[in-house]
Amino acid sequence: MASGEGSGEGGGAKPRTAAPTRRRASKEPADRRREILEAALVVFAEAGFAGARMQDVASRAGVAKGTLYLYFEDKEALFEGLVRQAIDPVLGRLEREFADFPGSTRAFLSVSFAHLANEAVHSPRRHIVRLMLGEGERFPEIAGFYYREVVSRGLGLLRAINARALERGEISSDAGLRFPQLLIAPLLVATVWEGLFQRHEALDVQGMLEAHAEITLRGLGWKEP
Amino acid sequence: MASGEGSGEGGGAKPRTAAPTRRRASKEPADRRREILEAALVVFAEAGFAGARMQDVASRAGVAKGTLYLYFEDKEALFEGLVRQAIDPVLGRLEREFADFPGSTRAFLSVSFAHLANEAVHSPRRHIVRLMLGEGERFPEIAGFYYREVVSRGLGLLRAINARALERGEISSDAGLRFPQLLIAPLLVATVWEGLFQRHEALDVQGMLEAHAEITLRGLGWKEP
Amino acid sequence: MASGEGSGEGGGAKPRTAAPTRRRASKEPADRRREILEAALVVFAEAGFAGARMQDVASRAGVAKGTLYLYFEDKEALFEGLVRQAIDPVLGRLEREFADFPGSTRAFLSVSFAHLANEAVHSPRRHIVRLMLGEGERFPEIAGFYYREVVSRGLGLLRAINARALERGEISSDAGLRFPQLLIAPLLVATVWEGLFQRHEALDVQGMLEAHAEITLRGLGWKEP
Amino acid sequence: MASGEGSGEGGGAKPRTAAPTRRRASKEPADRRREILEAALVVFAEAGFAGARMQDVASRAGVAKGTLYLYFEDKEALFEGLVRQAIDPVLGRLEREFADFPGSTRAFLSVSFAHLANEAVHSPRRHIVRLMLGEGERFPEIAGFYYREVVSRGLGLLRAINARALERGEISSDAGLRFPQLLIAPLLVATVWEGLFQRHEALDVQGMLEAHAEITLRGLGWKEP
DNA sequence: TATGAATGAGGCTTCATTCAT
DNA sequence: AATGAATGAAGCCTCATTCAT
Repeated sequence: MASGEGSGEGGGAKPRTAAPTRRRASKEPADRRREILEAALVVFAEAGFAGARMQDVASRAGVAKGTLYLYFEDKEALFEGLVRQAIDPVLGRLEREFADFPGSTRAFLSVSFAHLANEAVHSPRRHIVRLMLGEGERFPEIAGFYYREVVSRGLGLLRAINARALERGEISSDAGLRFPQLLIAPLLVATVWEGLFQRHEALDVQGMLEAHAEITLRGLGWKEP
Repeated sequence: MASGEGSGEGGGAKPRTAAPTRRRASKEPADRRREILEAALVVFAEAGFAGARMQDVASRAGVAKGTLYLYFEDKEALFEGLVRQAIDPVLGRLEREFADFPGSTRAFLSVSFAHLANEAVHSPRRHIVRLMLGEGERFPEIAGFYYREVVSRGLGLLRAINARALERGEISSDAGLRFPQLLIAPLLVATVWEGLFQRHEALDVQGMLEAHAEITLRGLGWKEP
Repeated sequence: MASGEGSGEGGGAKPRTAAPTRRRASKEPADRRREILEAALVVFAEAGFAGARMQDVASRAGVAKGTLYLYFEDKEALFEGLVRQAIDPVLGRLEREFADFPGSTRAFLSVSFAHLANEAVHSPRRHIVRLMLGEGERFPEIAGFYYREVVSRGLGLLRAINARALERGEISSDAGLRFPQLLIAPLLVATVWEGLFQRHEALDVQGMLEAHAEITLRGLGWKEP
Repeated sequence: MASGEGSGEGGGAKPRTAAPTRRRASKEPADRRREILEAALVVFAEAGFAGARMQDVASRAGVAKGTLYLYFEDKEALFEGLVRQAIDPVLGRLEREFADFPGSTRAFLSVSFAHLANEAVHSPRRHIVRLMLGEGERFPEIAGFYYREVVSRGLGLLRAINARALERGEISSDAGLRFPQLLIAPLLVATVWEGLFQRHEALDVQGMLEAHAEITLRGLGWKEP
């Protein structure tokens, strides 16, 4: 229970002798900012928006509480910054890879899902998804941002995949084109399962996603090109 | 008042304070309890655990703050009571229906998904799912309870459905038996979509679940019996 | 920590089936009142005025919370009643015994101190003294009452004892006449020691009071009559 | 929006609240700590532990409520700090003086009692004694601390005084050696009297302690060396 | 730019008191 | 007369935010 952070009686101990800060390598502001966001990701993910304490973010980032406010207007701006910064990389790469991918749709999906399985279980970004699930409804602006930057782009990519596969005659059903959500739904399950039920029943994410690909491709009328 | 000392003489008397009252139409304790839980569901769903205020729960339930504590030890117990009471009905019905269902697996799934689509979008219980997603990791005990009462039973039912279909020769793949999570994954998406992205892009839940059933059955090697 | 009293979640358990009260032998109101005061003595002594809970007093007295208010205006009146009722007996007896006592002053003191030693350690009234010490300053009215009914009478008795002894030539100093407080001071120590330091160092109250009598009598110039 | 849900759109933003500020002349933490303890002594002495309000301590110390918690874990730690800091000085001085005292035991007692009479009536430390009497039983740890730091040392000093006096042949009885409590008992009375009964009957503390010394020395068989 | 002591609004919880039964 | 569910003021404590250094 004890916050571990607080003063615990001993303020008396001459804080005059302060000053020899831990880190200090004349760091770029941008680095500092990133460190804060990384710390915030962990803390917000662990405790949710309301439950997260600025002090904990600061401690984990190795800065003083006040420093946070030099980089972010307030707690909410920090949350927003958190979501903003953590979403770029994966999708961009997939979009580019898709444009250039020479092989079959099956092969592309196989590669993509392997990527994403890893994201869903190991990447710190997985917390972002859980944060959006838990807090998104209370932050419509951030939810909107997330929709634009991640969801709609992701679904767009999936639609493109389906469209090309249809065009090429690799699949015969347009169900995936109409409901691309069906394709990433299992990833949501995987992301959530880890935190909630892993201790009760382990989930073989890799295996599940392979099964998912298999079922879905066959279900969409896959025909080897 | 004088030197900041206070009363000194007769003031020693009245320590704490009194409390007037307004009475409400008498009601069964069980009703009262249910009202509180209903109010709590709304408030917790809106604000999350840490963000929810007991005062708001009380106001919405039409009782005084203190009354909550006559029915629940503390905020956490209220949250637990919330999850406990809201999970029973649906699953029990499906389990019973499955045991007695005379038609094909396809028909059963069709009926079940219609039920669940409704649950996922319109029932107040849908908030429970979102609460579990957002807060479950911080309440392992409640997550465990939810796993036992809902998740494992639900997956068990799905496994039974798959097993019977295989046995009957309706499907040929055991992928659904091994990863029943794949079958409900779209429901999770539907539940979450409503709160987060509905305003940006409407989702036809009914249509999506039909597409899901179609894809999945075909993908599992469905053969009309 | 758990108050043991509270509702603990379970209000739901049909309190309709209530009614079969524990005690119920059609008791006299005076008895009921006394029971409440006895319970209050214990509870107030244990927790102090502010720390004592009406609920605890009620439980210990075997009545409902509301019943307390049929016998006492409020918490403070209960406290006052407590002090009032618990002080009579001892002093009255000593005063009467003194008037009739045939033996020497030494003998009378010996008997009295034996009485008082018992009071100070075993009687429930000993708590009254501690309550007065701890809370008296905040309840000047009660302190005044206690002064009139106990302190001044007690000191009066001690003065009378000294006066008679001087008159009889049993002692030669009037110090005890001028400061009768000196005679009961050790009793205060004994009363307080029990609760605070007994576990650290046992105190032989009987022995201490005997030593006190011996020293004091000799110190006052005792001469066997 | 719809069915009494609440804000819905932009309201999700501002969760908690902000906080303006007024700054105080900067001060050493140790000073601040001492100020708080001084304020606490007054407030706790007036109201007892349960009755004291942290807000009152803060106001009297000239700081904000929250500041108290920078210096003390919680209310109990503040109480403990209070007792801890207020006990040192007097005893240490007496112990040293005793070791070096050239004169007779009678002379030493005379000096000591004069000191203590002052303490008992005028020093702010007198409140500590009353707090211990009233609340000590509920804080065994603090009572234990008080026993070790004050009571046992004080009694030890008194035993040493008696032992030396016996050895020197100044007194003949070992009663004071066996029950040193008898020697300070009147001080307890003096300390308590002030707060409770002074308004009803003034007590000449100085005179009483002189009488006490006289009686006791004679009672112990004093013989001018 | 960075710090962290200080602030004070606000949350959870307790409990004296009331009053319908 | 007795009950105990209900009330709501008030207390302890937390923590986002500020600002003097």
